[in-house]
Amino acid sequence: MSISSRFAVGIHILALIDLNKETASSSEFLAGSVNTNAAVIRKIMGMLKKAGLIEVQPGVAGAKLSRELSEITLFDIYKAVNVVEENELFSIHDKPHPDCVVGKNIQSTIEPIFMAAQSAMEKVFQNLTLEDIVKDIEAKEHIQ
Amino acid sequence: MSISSRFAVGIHILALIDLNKETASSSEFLAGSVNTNAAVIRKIMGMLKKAGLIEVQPGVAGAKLSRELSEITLFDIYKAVNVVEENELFSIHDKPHPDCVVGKNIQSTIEPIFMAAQSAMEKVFQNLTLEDIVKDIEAKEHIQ
DNA sequence: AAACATGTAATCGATATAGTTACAAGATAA
DNA sequence: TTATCTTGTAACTATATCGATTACATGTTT
Repeated sequence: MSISSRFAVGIHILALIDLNKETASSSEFLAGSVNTNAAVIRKIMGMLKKAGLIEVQPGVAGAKLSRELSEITLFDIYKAVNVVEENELFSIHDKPHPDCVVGKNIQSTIEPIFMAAQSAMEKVFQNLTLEDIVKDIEAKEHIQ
Repeated sequence: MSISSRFAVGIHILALIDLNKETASSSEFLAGSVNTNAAVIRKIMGMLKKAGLIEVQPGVAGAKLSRELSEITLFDIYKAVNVVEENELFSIHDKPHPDCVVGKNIQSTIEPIFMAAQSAMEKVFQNLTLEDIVKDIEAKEHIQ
């Protein structure tokens, strides 16, 4: 099991749109950097657009960020690309036997724990923004 | 995307083995409570056995816990049933373009963040034991 | 020997991912 | 207007994983 790379690609795309803001970032250009097909990029861009993170126009090359780098958290991207549903990171088996002490109670016992685990994971993304990503990339560039 | 219910089933099985310890818990019996096929249960029991959490013998009905309830964390079960690989909860796209500022650096920038998110999630399970689960189930029983 | 249990392999349907091709519809420049 | 480029989508493919199911070899007990 593994969470879709759409999330990583989404971060990649947004960071590149910003760092390349003097030029138009077409889906073809972005696809070259990500190393995938332009249609894949357009699908992800559609999700980012729907979430209000970028502005794109049919027929017009390029996309631009809707907000400041510091106003876009990784959690915003995470939600936008729809890689994990709300409170459904972990799946629980269906219809355990209701006449069994464990079967009867296991779901309500486990659910809040799974929710807490998912929340702990998501909190990490809530506390990071695209600005952190871009600054880290820029810092690495200056070293070399 | 969703993490396999093997984890939830593993917790269910272990809790039930404990609460039913005066009787032998065969795979057939456990399957009835979980509401699945006995072969599915046997496969998961094999994983729990390999991880040293239970003792089972070919041909002999029933399984018993290898350790005290309080000595088995949910993280032990999580690792045993192999639902998420080490540092691979999130996947990162392969071979981003090395001549691009973002493509060159994105992987090393994102990786530690993804690892931190996964760790935060797993820490929740490290801090809970089967004893917590069993006590919660018993508490629910006493209310009704 | 008969009955019952575990261990495990093979198969199936369902679902998700990532890639690919194709094309309609919008925008722009000559 | 026409040609060209771009986005937005749909359709199809290969691949992978999950959970269920069947089947059977192997071990245990009476």
